[in-house]
Order: sequence, then structure tokens, then C-alpha cells
Amino acid sequence: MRSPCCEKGHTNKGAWTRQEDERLIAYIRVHGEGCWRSLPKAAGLLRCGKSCRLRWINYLRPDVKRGNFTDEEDQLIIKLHSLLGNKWSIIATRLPGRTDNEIKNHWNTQIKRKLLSRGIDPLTHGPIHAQAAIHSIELDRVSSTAVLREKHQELNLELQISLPSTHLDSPPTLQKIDRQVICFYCSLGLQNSKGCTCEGTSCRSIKACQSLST
DNA sequence: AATTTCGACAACCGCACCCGG
DNA sequence: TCCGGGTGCGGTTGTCGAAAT
Repeated sequence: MRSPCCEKGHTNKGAWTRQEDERLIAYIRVHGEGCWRSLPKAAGLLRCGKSCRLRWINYLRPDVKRGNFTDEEDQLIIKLHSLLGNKWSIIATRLPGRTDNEIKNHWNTQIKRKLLSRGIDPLTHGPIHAQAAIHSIELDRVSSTAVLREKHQELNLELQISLPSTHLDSPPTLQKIDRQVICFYCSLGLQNSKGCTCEGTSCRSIKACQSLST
């Protein structure tokens, strides 16, 4: 059994106070980020390490951009979400100053609604009426799975999460740039990401990925 | 003016992954 | 190779202020 990340009985919860914020900022200014587990005690905070990390990353970090999202940012989020799904941390790396939590909240409260109002399914990024078609087909118990498959093909639904048209001639996660095959994640500048498939390809080294992605 | 509803966002929780021993 | 601690991620909940009734 894993020990809990903190002694719940001795930690504060809920909104952070100004004093707590100041303590955390002061501590990280001196000691830097890291070792979140021991940070609260060292900084004199009655908080769990996770809570400190979250507070710092999402709110106190000096490079956090606050304020409304621009249309350009919205478009980028929609585009990245259509490619990556709910990989908020990866999406956040493409929006300087924005945190994964902020983007996730913005998606759930605003972008989702915006897409729905345009008749676009926020999950598939395809038209909503096509989703309804799929649903009705799936409910059709009389049909065999083979028939279902046939129907899906007939519908030619544009519901697959696919690469932008410029990448359509490439396999799902790989695309060709300058005649070298690099993985899709690296092409987005996401070397080191979990989805990176460069392992075992001509783009094996991170250096290679970085030089190709720039 | 009081109450209710809704939206935005901060924070929490549990799980999975990574890495060192 | 396995195990356990630390950390990060994504889903969910809680809270608070604004708008509506």
C-alpha cells in the first residue's frame, strides 16, 4: 500500500491565502522548483506537495499569461485538440503562458459550446448530424456487425481524427519533411512527448527531431 | 431586494508513468 | 527485473460572482 502524499489531517485545503502564495513564491525564488513532497514543510506551508505544485504551475508562475483567450489561441486549441484529443499538457506546450488546466477549463466552458453551436461535435470534430447517424446504426440490433461496417463505409463519415490535408499522404503518425520521416509529435515540436514514435526510425535522436521540427 | 441559476475557474483526487535503488 | 516513491496528467468537484427571475 502506497503512503499518502501528505498527512491529510495536517494540511489546509481549498483556496490559497495571500500569505500562503507569498510563502510559496519566496521559497521557489530561493530554492527553485522540484521536490514537491518536501517543499511544504521546508517552506512552512500546511499544504500537500501536489497542491503547492498545482498552485505554482497554474497561478503563481511568473510566465503565466492571464486574461481572455484570443481567437488565434482558440483556433490553435481546436486544431490541436482535433489532432491530439484531451492531451491538455501537450496542447499547453504550444500555447506559451497558458497552462493545461486553463486550456482544459476554457475548452469545457467555451470552446465546446462554440463548436456545438456550429454543429460540430467537440469530441470528433465532425458534424453532429453524422454522429446521430452512427448512433442510430449502432442501435440497430437487427443488423450484423458486418452490415454495420458496410453502412459505416457507405456513409463515408468524416469523423476520423485525421491530420490536416497537407499531411494526408503520410501514414497516421508519421509525416515526411525534407524527405526524412519524422513522427507527428516531433513535427509539432513535441519531442520527448509520450506519443513520439521516432524510436527506431530515421529520427531516433532528439537532436534530429529538434532540428527537423524547426 | 432576495433568491435561484449559471458560468468560469481554482483546486482536489485518483491513476499512470518514470526512475532510482 | 522488480518495487516503491515522486511526479504529472486528466477528470471531476467546489466555490464564487454575475445574471436572471
